[in-house]
Parts: sequence; C-alpha cells; structure tokens
Amino acid sequence: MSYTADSLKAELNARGWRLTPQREKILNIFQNLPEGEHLSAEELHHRLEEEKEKISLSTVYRSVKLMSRMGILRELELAEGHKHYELQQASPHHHHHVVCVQCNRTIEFKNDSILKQSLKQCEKEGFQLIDCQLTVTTICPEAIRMGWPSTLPSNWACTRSISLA
Amino acid sequence: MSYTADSLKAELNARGWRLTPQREKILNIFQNLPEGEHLSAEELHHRLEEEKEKISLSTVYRSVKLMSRMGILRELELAEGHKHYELQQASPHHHHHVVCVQCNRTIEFKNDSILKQSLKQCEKEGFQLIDCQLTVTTICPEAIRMGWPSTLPSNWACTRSISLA
DNA sequence: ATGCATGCAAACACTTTGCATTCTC
DNA sequence: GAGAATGCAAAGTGTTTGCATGCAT
Repeated sequence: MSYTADSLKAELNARGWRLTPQREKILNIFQNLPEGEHLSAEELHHRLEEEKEKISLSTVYRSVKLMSRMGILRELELAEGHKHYELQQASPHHHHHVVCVQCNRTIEFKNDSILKQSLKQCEKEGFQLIDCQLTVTTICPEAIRMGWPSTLPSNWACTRSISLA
Repeated sequence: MSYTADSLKAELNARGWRLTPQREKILNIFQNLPEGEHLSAEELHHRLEEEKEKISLSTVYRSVKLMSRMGILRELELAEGHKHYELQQASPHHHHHVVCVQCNRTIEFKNDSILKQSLKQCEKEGFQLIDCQLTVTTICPEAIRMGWPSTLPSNWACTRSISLA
C-alpha cells in the first residue's frame, strides 16, 4: 500500500480532514525508511529537521496518531516505554516482533497465520480489523549466557542492543 | 501456576531477592482477581488501600516490574496509555486481546497456536520465551454503526466502553 | 469564508529515582 | 550485620492540550 500525495489527500478529505505539507512530508519520511525500521515521534522529528523541515513536535505527535487511526501507519508498542511507528504494510510484509526484556533488542518475523487468525476473531465479533501485532517477550541468548537474571549487573546490557533504534 | 508465599520466596531468594510483606500482598491481590481482569499500577494501589494495606506507589511500581521480569506477572500494553498487569497464566488460560481504537473496549480470546508459533520462533533464534501477546487493533461494531471515523463526534465513545477497567 | 491544522508553551499522566530508614536473610 | 527493599518527595519522560494564528478547502 504505497501512498501518493493525491491518494493521501483523497483519503483525508473523505473524512473531512486536510492534506497539509506537514502530513505529506511525514508520510514521505516513512516511505523512504528502509524495511524493518521504525521511528518514535522524537526520532521522526529529528529526521525531519535533518531534511530541513521545520515541523513542530506537537504536529508530529498529532500526525502519527491520526495516520495510525486511519490505518496508514502502524503504532508499535514494544518494550521501550515509547511508541514507534512504521508504514502499515500489506499482508506479505506484515510482521511481528520478538523483544528481549534485558536489552530491548528487537527482531522481526513474518507469519501470515497470525493475521488470518486475528481476522477470524474479528469477524466472529463484528469488529473491523485495523492491525494485529504479536509481541514475543523474551530473554536473548547473550543475557542467558550471562546468567540472567541473578548474576547480571543491574546496568549490563547485551552488546547487540546497540542495533536498536 | 499458582504461587504460595513459600514458592514465591524460593523463587525470589534463588535470584538474591527477598520476600517482603508488600510483595506477598501484591501477589495476593492478583491471585484473587477474577479471570480476565487486569490492573494498572494505580488501580492495584487503590485495591491495596481498600484492603487497608499501606504500600507506597513506588513500591507498587517496583514490584509489578520485578514480578513481570520474573514471569510471575504479565505486563499488558493495551491502547490506554498505561500498562496493565495480570497473573501470568499457564498455557490453557493464556489469552490475547482485541482492542477498539475508538472506545478502548477490550475483549479476550484464547488461541493456543499463537503461543506455539511464538515458541517456535524463539527456539529458532535461541531466545527464551517469557510471554507472547497478540493485540488486535480494531473498530468495534458500535463505532462502525456510528459511521466511524468521519461522522463521529470527537468525544463520542461506545457505550460498552464502561466495561473497561 | 469556514473551520481544520499548526506552533508554541504550559500542563499532563504515568513512571522512575535519590536517599535515609527499615527489614529480610 | 550486610545489603536489599521501602517510603517519601522530587525529578523525569513521553505525550497532550489551549489558544492565537495560518492555511486548505
């Protein structure tokens, strides 16, 4: 599901909302994001600044929320205390997350049957599906090797956690 | 997986931690919670006050976090902006959630294959599973009937949302 | 022209933390 | 007795909101 300025406008207008330069730029950032990356509101704000786009943080927050409710973005609640956003991907790219409680390292995986089962559940109850996310909470191999949880220094983090956004 | 004071103590001590009256009382609240109910830290704090247990809010927060990391509690990240906790249930009681973005109404459902697939994914990567949660984001029938999203007054909420904790 | 959207700053809710004290092991 | 845990108050974080102004429709 790839949006153009026009299709975004159409979808916004259909709901009485408007296409603004800010919303267009935000969508753009997400469309140019490498597969598998997701941004927090603050990260998105930085990204926009880097591209010389002056958009206030409030507008960033308002936009990602709106676009998530529209089903354009996907709101991820991983274990980091703040939300991340990515483009909502159609079925073949739909994925889920494995998260380590120790270092917050996140791994993605695809699994179509989870979406299928969510759909089934929605139909059964008369709900309309927007998204489904499986979050698998785990301890990563590095932490296990370090003897999690007893022998772990309280501020130790797995080395690979640096790969996290 | 039902805990007694003794088994809780054993599990804490094994990690160099201690059994305190506070932790015991908190576990108790969860064990007496009707199936399907989950509490936020604040709600848990209220519940404790109602039972004449004076436990500081900080301790409540520290305890639920600790017990979640130990796998005794399950930390739920639904759509309400704050975390909820419930006893971690063994496989037959393991469940997932359907949440309405409009009213936050939450419905539970069970599905063993999701846990199985999460386990499979963990084994493949060498991760140790603590929990897996499927959150299905939806629009509930009431909101659809009201014409979500365009014709919905901005402060309208589905009537059934009152059933939410 | 209407009224939705923005930007700013201030407010917010939830959660975490420092430190002296208390209690478990 | 050593060190973990508590309670309090204060600080922190990510997020939301009120309001005047600007802009898309």
